[in-house]
Amino acid sequence: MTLHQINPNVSVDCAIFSFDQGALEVLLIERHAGNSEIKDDLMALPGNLIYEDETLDEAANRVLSELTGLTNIFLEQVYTFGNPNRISKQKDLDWLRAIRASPEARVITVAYTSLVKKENFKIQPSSFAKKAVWVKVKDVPHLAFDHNEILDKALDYLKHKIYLEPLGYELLPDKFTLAQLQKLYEAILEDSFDKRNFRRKILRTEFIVKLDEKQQGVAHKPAGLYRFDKSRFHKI
Amino acid sequence: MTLHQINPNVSVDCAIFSFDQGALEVLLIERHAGNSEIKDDLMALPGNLIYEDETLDEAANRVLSELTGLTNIFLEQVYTFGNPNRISKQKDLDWLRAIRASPEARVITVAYTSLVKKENFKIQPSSFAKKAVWVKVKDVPHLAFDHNEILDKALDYLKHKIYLEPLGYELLPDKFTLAQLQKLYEAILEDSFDKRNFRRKILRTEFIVKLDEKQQGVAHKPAGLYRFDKSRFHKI
DNA sequence: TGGTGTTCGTGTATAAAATACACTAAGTTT
DNA sequence: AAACTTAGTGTATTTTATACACGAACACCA
Repeated sequence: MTLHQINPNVSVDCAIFSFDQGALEVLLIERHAGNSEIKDDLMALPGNLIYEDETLDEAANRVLSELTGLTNIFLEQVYTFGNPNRISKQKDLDWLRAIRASPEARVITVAYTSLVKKENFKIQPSSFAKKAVWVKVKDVPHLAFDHNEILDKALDYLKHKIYLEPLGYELLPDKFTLAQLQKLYEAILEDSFDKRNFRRKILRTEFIVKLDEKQQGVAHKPAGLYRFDKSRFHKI
Repeated sequence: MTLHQINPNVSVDCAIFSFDQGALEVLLIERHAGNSEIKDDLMALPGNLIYEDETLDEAANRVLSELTGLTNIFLEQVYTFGNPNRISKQKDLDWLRAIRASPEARVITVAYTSLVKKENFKIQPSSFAKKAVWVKVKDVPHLAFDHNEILDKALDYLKHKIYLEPLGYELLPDKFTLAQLQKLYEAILEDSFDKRNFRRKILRTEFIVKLDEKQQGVAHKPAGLYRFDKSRFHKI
């Protein structure tokens, strides 16, 4: 393991989304300050300072991996937050004093986001993350630093992105029903749609192909299963 | 004049666009290193290190003002560039050694963009900008640092943004013809449109209102003049 | 002053996409 | 076998996109 020099002025934060039971979720960590006595009940987006010898994208991947165990995630940059007062809550200051070499440094943070199928990843918190948990976006509490603002920006980014490409590929299981897909769109866009029109529109893309298979074990008419065919994708 | 502490790790760069004679232009500076003997023929986007006590938005405004004289510009953040090797050309290294206290520092830069009517601003270069000039985007040469990449990203941002709001308001004179507006769209989107369809579509917005006035002094049928009515604007 | 050159301004037909709306079908449970 | 629950489908209407050609208005020049 090589030693890396830390850049005390620049961090990355990751807003990782997943979709479960019709609701959008985001990955948060409960931070803790090593062996110190800091009692800190704030949750946060996984994030940390960058190394001098890595790109921002690399930093985002490394930090996410170190704090949650998630690796090989395709992360996209969302926005950079640089208000000098973005670290001003007493709890945040106390926590930084406990864990950082330059706790008073002014830190600019670059926000990244990604979408994952949570069942494909085992969450393994390490470093200063006491644990990492999936939290429904609707239930996200008051977070550390300016992380609520960062989360909002990442959600805006998502809403925008779903117009450009079908995001379900990243968020749904390999086989899914059109009702699941519709719920995903409704969750991200915070809207609701007519079932017939949604199905017509989504099937027009030819990106979603029907399988010769049905849902099992549901107490009603089973829905047909579909899958994404990436090869048929072309920008909308 | 108060003294400000400089953050050696974070800079801002501004891609300021204007529109003239049917072509999109960008504001570039010819940098020079004070009294030093550095011969440097690279042009660059206006940009510099931030102060510790200002937000990124404030830094972008200050830097733009210091280097070009443009003030009170509404700047929007585009993207953040943080490749550790983004400063690797010999000319860039030489130039930084001549002007910076920590010329070897790894610098992350936050790109900003804006649109201006160039006739409303007098360009007054100062600081290390030898001069500031409008250059047609099609004619932009090889730039300092990774500024060509930054410019490309800003142009992408523009293309995207014109779908969300009618940008002509920022770029055209108060009174303009529909042909001018069409050329603006064509320049930004690098496409061309049917005149009748373009007019129908743009007038459907009710954001653009016809004046009881015509073009003067043209050697052909004079075009009617229009203006933007911001109050009628609603997101598309 | 009449002709030439140039850009302006307009309408219609067709195709594609968006929207609104309600009932039968296929399973499971009791 | 009846009740329950979600799946799956079609049509009519409006809106938007696209393709396409010619007379009108002005300046300029001979």
